[in-house]
Amino acid sequence: MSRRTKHYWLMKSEPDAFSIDALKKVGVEPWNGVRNYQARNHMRNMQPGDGVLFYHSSCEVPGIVGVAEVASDPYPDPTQFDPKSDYYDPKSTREQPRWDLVDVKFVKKLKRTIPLDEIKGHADELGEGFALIQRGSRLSVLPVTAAQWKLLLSLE
DNA sequence: GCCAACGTTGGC
DNA sequence: GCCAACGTTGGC
Repeated sequence: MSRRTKHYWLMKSEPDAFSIDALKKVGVEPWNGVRNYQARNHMRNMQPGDGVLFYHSSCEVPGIVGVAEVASDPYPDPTQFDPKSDYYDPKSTREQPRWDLVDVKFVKKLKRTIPLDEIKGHADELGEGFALIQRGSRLSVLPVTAAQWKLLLSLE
C-alpha cells in the first residue's frame, strides 16, 4: 500500500437504516450493502484516513449531517456471502468477490444539517461535475474535492 | 449487442 | 406515496 494525499468522499445513508447518531454510538461501522459498481469502485479507491461527509438521504431534510473517516482498506463485504442477508449475492464467490467495503469511523456530528436544498444554492462554486447535485444522480458513494470539502463544511 | 421490462433510489 | 431517473437483467 502506498501513501498518498488525503482524499475526500461523500457517503449516503438512510437515517432509518443507519444514521449519524448510530455511527456515533458504535464508533466504527463496516459500510456494507453497497451494490452499485460505481459506488463500489469509489470504495476500492479509499484509504484509511480519507475524509467522509456523512449524508442522510430519503428523509425529511436530506443533507450532510456529519463527518467520518475511512478506517480500513477496502475488503470483501461479508454480507454478499450470507444467504440470510438482504445483501446476499448468489453470483459472488469467496474466490472472486464482487463487492467490497471499507470501515467508516465517526468523527463528528455537525451542529446542524446542511440541507441538500442549500447545497444546491452553491452549485456554481461546487462545479457542474458534483454528482450529489446532478439531476437524477443516485450515486451513494461519491468523490469530493478538497475545495468542495472545505466549502461544504464552511456552511455549518 | 440491442432494448424492453423491471427494480431501485431518493427527492418531493 | 408518487414518480423520474437510472442501473440491471434477460429475451431475441
